Amino acid sequence: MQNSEALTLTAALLAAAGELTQRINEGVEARGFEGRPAYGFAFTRLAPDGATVTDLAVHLGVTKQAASQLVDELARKGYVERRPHPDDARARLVVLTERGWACTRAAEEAAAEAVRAWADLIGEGEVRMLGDRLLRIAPNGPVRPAW
Amino acid sequence: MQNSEALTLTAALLAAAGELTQRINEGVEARGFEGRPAYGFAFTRLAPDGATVTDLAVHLGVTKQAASQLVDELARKGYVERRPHPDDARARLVVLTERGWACTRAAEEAAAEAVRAWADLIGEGEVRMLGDRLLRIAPNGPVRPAW
DNA sequence: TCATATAGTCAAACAACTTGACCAATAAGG
DNA sequence: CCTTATTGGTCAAGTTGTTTGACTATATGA
Repeated sequence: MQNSEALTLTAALLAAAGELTQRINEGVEARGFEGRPAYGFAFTRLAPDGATVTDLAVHLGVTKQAASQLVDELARKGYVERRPHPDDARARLVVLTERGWACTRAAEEAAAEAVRAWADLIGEGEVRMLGDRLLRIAPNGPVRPAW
Repeated sequence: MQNSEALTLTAALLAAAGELTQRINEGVEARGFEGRPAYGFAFTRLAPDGATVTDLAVHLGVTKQAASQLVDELARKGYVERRPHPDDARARLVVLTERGWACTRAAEEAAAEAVRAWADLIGEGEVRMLGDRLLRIAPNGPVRPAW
């Protein structure tokens, strides 16, 4: 493989990821929720049973302070609640509210819609394969801003 | 396709893109250049004939003020030079210096190295196909931070 | 030639993140 | 059990990369 191809691949990855994230965010807002793209990825970690701030920080690839601030924001907007952790009195369990669940569903719908546009371009099977390969490459790496 | 699969795909895309960008940056630094990931993508637009600040802004998906600041930074570190534009007295052509070319080559090497690790995981053919599909999806969309 | 658009920069404001300091609850070792 | 180290979380301050707004200089077009 030529050297410059690798950079082209990276650029394509970033462009695709950026486009998708932006569309999801637009879709979520169109469904009546205000937010930023990070919300959706936070929600996937909070559902179904909640998570601690530290869990969230690892999932998002940021410091726990940053994760804590995000939770503040989500709580202020009514998407999540901090509850005492059943097993550990230091920790607090962050769980989705009813509105948080609704927003999660909206994000999933918006994502499905955006991906459907890709299926129209390269075919559903190809999209599925894309996802499969990507999952094998970066199984559960942190979901964080790309540069 | 199930709704939640689409969010999973997005997360995988982001994780993969993030990992790749980070590795490239580390590789570039290991080769003796200081910088941040955006540099490499700026370079791909500046090579081979240079570009204006506005071109760069479009390529990176940021405002031209942000692009201008990036160019300041790159110039201060000796990677690029601002030269008068041959055809338009308002514009200035940003071109790579010799050191800028060296850094570009380093970025390409680092990228090739990072992608090679992927080829070991899923096979070179699969990686090539991945790149092909992604290019069809997001042909020349802006390369910008993903969330 | 006069209005309008475009290329670029300066400056200030802002958003998301980090680093550092700290407290409370737990876990580990004698 | 005490003591010490570790872990979960927050508060506060600082940093970074970005945007918005204002402005100048050149180009374009009726």
